[in-house]
Amino acid sequence: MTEIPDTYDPASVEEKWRERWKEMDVYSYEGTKPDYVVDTPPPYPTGNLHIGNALGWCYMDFAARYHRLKGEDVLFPQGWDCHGLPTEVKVEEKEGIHRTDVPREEFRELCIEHTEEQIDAMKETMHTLGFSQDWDHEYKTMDPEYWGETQRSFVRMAGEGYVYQDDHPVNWCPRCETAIADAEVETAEGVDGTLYYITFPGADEETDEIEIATTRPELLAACVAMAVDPEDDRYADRVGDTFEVPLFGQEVELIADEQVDSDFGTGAVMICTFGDKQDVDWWAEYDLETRMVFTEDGQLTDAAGEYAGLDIEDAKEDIVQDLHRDGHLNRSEPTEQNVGQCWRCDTPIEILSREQWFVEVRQDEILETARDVEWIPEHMYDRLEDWTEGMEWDWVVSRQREFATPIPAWFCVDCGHTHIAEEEDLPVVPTDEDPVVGTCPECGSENWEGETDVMDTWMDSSITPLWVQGWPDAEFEPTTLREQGHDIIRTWAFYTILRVTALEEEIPWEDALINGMVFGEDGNKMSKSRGNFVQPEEAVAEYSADAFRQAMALGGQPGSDIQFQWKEVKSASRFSTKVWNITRFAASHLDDEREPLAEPAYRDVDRWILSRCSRTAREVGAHMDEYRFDAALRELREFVWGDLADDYLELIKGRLYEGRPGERDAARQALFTALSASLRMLAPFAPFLTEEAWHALPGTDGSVHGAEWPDLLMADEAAEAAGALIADVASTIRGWKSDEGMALNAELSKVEVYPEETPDRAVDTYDLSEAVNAPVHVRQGEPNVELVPVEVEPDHATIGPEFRDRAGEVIAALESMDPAEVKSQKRYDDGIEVDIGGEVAVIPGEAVSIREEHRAESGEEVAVLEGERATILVYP
RNA sequence: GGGUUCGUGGUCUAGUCGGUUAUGACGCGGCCUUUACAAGGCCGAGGUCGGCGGUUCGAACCCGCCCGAACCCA
Repeated sequence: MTEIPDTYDPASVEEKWRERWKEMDVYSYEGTKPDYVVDTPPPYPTGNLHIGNALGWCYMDFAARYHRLKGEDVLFPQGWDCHGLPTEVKVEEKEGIHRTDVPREEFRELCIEHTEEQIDAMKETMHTLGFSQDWDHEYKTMDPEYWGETQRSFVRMAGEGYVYQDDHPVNWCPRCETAIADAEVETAEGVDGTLYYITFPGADEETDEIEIATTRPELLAACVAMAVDPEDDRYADRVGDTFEVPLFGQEVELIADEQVDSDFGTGAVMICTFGDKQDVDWWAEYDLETRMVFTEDGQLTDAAGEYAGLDIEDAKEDIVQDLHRDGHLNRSEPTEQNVGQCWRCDTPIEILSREQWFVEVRQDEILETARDVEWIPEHMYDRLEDWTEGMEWDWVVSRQREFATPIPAWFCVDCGHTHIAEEEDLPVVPTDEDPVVGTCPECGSENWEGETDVMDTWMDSSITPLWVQGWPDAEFEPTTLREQGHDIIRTWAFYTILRVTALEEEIPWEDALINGMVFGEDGNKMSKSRGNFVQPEEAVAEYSADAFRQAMALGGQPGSDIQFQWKEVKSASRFSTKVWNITRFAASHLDDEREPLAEPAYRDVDRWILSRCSRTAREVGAHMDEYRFDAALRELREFVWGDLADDYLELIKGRLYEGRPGERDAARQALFTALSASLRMLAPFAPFLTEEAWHALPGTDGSVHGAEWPDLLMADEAAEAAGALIADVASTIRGWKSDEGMALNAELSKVEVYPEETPDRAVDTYDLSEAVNAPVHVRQGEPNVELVPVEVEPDHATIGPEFRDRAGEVIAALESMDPAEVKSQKRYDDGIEVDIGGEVAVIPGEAVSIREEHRAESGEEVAVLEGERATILVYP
């Protein structure tokens, strides 16, 4: 009755809806108090939304769309975490400048311009994939309205005593020329290096020389002590001796500390300012001298004497040569070492001491909050706990860069007083303007120097839950969902929990859904060099966005790593075709004028599909509530493909084509109800297809994405049993006809059905009869054909607990008995006698079932089929 | 070195309050134009549930050890 295109063309359909949705504004949130708030992690604008991002956004989109269908007010904003080093580096490359070549403000403008371009590219991919963010709630951390709030959070935390300045050693990237946090240091394993054995002469005549091993001779100038393990017999009587550092001449003392690994090198090590964190600990513990030998850009300082001004690597070479020349270098050997590197540029980090701003890490407070968050999967909490408990240093939040939120502070040139901005004066750029306070409260001077340091980008991105909830004007309420990868638990999740706890004493989100990584088809991490790299757009072009989304959902349960599989995308696109064809069929039997019937004359199969449908809606909903998108979609697919398409559609064709009006209309109504419910349930996964189908289906209204999650109260157990029986018989006969080489609509003279379980009421065979094209009779009892007991099937669950350790023998004995004999004994109430090793055990009849096969008498014109739920006699 | 997760037909994957025949998809082989759909339908082959040991009447599932993989940390 209603004609719609007979093929589904995803490319044009998806393009059409992308445009229309923009106009329709279906996803914008306009209420005052949302029920479901996504704290979308703002991505760094790299310009490329990769497949790993896409997985996370799919999860968020499934959840957002599902909750909208449930009638909740959903706020799904999109932010961008703009500040940071990579952009600065990119702009320097692009413009052929160093950031100090142009005024600060100009450089910042160039960065903003570049970032906007990158954001546009990523947004494009988001639109392509059909994500339903509310673009009215877009934000960028580089906008003053946003970074002003970052400054506010800083000011408030300073007021609460979380923020302090200190001259503490920090991780330093000599290439980026900035301090970085622990979380930004990555350890490269098994890096080839050289271990040098160097002799330190005694400081005086009486003291013998000592040999140490080090991979970093360039740090000799920074050497302030030496250490051995107190248990090490080799050095037992030498602790306290003083030695002279070769080439540099300073005198250092040998101390004993159990942290020394006596198996490494000679068992004696040098302590420098600073080779690694261990040196920092010793330096603090033994109150050692400070000899900084590296500059902020990775050269040696004047403290390194004649080597001053050399790069670290060059200095190392020269020093090794000179040690050799002077006879201090005994030998060297290749070694493998772990090297801390800057996570952005892979440059080996150094540890430098320079005045920095820190935020206190209060571990107990953080973990207390973290425990109140629902982690999905649960074990992801452990990651956060491990990281938090392992924190040794506070969070260094100052960076010596430019494209970032300025630290709102000034220093009084005359007395050194530090002044932090007042909240009402934000946002503020201290390098451009003096503080509103005017004169220094300590000394009255008007001579201010603005802080040039800026904030760690995590300071911006760790207040997103506050931002999306309208902080600070609105009272803060935790957001509902944070979705992110497990690789950034130690950063994003950690910092956000720290900050929201400090600022609001609240959990940032109720649920933290953690996604796994997406691997290539070969099971390895995706990389361009491996050739297993897939862009989401490629999958969209080859199949469709809907198919890609479904593949992401089915790849595995959220939390586990998933492997990108083209075959999953392909199979999803087949399902899309299936759904389209079902819709096309339904549309051809429905029209817009159809009035819903108040009391439809439903047959059993109608009641069956409606009952199955309401059960499916309940179960799929439960999976969605638990973020089990894989299970939800799988269950839904089975219903749509198996029950609705394969069975129900086939069963009602008779009524739809040739039924009397009342019966036909009941089938139409049930078909519409089940299909429209299916489309709505599928909408979160395949938004384009379902929207197109929804509009093609007569009797629907508006957008499927503005519709409601099906809440059918049509559970009907008797109908489900009857329907299951009917579907089983229909499908068994369909299979048999196929085997026999018969046309599926071939006429049969008669079909007799003998159900295994007697139905509660008469089974309605009308549709079945149409589907198999034969008169169908449901009989009770046993069919009038030979019934041969072929196997004894003991019920382990009954016999096990009853006979305990004799169960094995009982089961073995039963299985070896003549099935006919067991069957005859089973007729009587006093059980079955089983001979087990001379003893006789009596088995209750219900603990054993007999598998029997029906066999047609030879020469008889009847086929006996065993379905799942019935024995079927077919008279051709 | 420590921690977490994982190991199920050729490939990917579901399943474990312990119970009869282990799920689905893709791939493979065969058959079939049937009025939604050949981008389909039907049928079939293919599994020591990583290995060993333990608990139990009974283990893919619980426990221990081992092997292997991934990730996080040192």
